[in-house]
Amino acid sequence: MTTINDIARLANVSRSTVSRCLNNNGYVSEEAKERIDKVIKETGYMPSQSAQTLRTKKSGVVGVILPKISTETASRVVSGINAVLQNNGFQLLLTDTSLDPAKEIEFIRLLQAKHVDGIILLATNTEKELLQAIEASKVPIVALGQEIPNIASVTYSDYAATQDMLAYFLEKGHKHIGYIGVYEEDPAVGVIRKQAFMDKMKQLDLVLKDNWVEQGDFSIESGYEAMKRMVESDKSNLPTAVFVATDNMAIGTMQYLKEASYRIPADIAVGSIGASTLSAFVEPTLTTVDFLNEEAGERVATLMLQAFNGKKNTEKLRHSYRLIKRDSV
Amino acid sequence: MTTINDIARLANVSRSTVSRCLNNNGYVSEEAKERIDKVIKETGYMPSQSAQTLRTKKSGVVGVILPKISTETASRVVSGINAVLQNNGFQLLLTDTSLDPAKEIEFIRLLQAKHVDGIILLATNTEKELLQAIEASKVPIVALGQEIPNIASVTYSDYAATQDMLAYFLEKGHKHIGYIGVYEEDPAVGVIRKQAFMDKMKQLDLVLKDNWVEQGDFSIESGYEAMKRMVESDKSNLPTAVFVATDNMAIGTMQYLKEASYRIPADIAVGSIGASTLSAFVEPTLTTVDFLNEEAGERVATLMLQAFNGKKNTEKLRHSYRLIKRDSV
DNA sequence: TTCTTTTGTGGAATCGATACCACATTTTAG
DNA sequence: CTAAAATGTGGTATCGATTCCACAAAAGAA
Repeated sequence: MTTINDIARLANVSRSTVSRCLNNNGYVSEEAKERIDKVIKETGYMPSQSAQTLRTKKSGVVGVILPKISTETASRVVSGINAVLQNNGFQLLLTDTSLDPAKEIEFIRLLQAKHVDGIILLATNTEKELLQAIEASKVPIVALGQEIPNIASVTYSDYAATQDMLAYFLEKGHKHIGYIGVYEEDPAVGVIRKQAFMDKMKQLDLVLKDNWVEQGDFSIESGYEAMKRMVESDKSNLPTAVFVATDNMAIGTMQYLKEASYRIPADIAVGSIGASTLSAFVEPTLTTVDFLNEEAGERVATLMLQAFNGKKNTEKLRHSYRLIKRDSV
Repeated sequence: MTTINDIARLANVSRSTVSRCLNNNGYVSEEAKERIDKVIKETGYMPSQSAQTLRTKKSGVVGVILPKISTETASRVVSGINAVLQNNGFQLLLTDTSLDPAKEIEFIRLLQAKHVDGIILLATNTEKELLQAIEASKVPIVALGQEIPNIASVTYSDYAATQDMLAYFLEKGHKHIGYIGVYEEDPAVGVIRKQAFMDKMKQLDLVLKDNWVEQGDFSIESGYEAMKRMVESDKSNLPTAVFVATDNMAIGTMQYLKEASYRIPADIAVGSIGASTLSAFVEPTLTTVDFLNEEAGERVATLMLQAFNGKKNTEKLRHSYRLIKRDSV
């Protein structure tokens, strides 16, 4: 590997001059500059990032902590983040926690040892240990999807979107509405969406039978099973619509309903959140909410850049959304 | 940030001893070890990766060059790669070329400046400049999806899979078969799949009208347009089946056919390659080939690990596949 | 007992960059 | 015409680790 010393020697200047030329700060004469540029071109020299990082404490790398790397949401978000950061000369270091909260903490520390300039966290919980690890971090951390005390974040409009969907159900004449959600360790998806649902139901004074509320684990199968449990618990007394917390579970829900010969939406309508590609192609097409993940990714990335520019902020941005009305409601 | 010097001072030993203890090589007494471990635990010290990298030339990071970060294939592959490498203590540095061949080359050089230990390349072409950049690389490079001279790779079974699909068409009684492919800069998808198709057609002595061959650009829309062109060019003389090079284009193809009131597969059957999630949910469900991307990712990652262990190999692995017979044929 | 060998430790060089400082030379100002 | 400011360059310390070498003390062998 050619180093800055080789360049200095070949161009007949000191290492300092090469460095000044590279970073164009300080004075460098035209002749020197030309000689150096020529040598650099010839040798294909690129400065060693690790040496630069060691010296300057800047690596040009941003760490991203994802709950699961191979989901549509993750890849959209990453794409948005990458679009912004790559343009600003940053690379992404991806880590996948496989939904293991302990790993979130581990990675926060590991990424710091790697001297990332910042961390973008797609958290799935807000446990105390996590908050401590964040607090202790030497590099800026921004969050996407969950609101976390003292740090800047972009969050989705879980509350508003859920209520909008309910309003839309009502508009379509539904008064008996069921709910399929996820576990409550996940504040955004598990807690807020459910809260929004419950609040709205109470506000509208609608009945909600106990067996109209079910829970899954994000997977298509779990949506299938949840709906099955709901139907089998009391066939004579079913809701005319079901709000499902995620697209995938909604697709499972629809699978079961079709198998059990319920017509969608005539017998039971289904609405959810996610706007997965799939949602546009299932039969019937799924009414859902687009959280504009890619845009949201761009937005956290922008927040990250702002943090780099010294702006100490703990801004909490709520990202917009779009209700996509299709055939399932 | 606490450094190795702080640890040395607090534990009352020299920096060398701490280092030896950390890497457990050389002699360290039990007492010293205990004191050091205690101090490390208390301070939460982690060695600076950039200093280590600078000194040892090993970064624990593997670069991945992707044509496009937010595709289902990419995320499956990355997930497979990550599963293997993360377990072996490596992190992934992702780059997205946005299908720009110049960026592939740029990233190969950039990643080296970042001192990645190796590069996994999902190439979209095999142009001379790219091969030169690979040749010039100081770190091991392995490829996925394209066969590249002198380097180890995992490639998909494009040829065999295409011919298998044709055989299946025949089995179902189709003799008039059309083809929708992509541009030929892409050796794997553009050239080999087409070659396999043409070879088999010739071998079976089947007629192939000029207007039965069309081209798209991987997108759903381009599949729609390609099929439209085929149909409109000569409605009275259409194939009874179409092989489409990718799932997405096949889905576009089916969209057009349905709009134009052709029944699938009764009037025209459709088969493709990709096994996207979508393919299982469209109406009718799409007959396709599963290239087992995640497994393939694990496999290149393993190849990468072997390269780290000094095994100089240029093995060319062909990954297996599965024909998924569904309703569109 | 004396001579090797093993065990344990610290000093110093090194990796490849940056940045501060000192110094020389040129340019500009008063 | 001299003082001050601007320009250009090299020397050297430094970032935080690893690693080789020298050396001392303890253990084992002769």
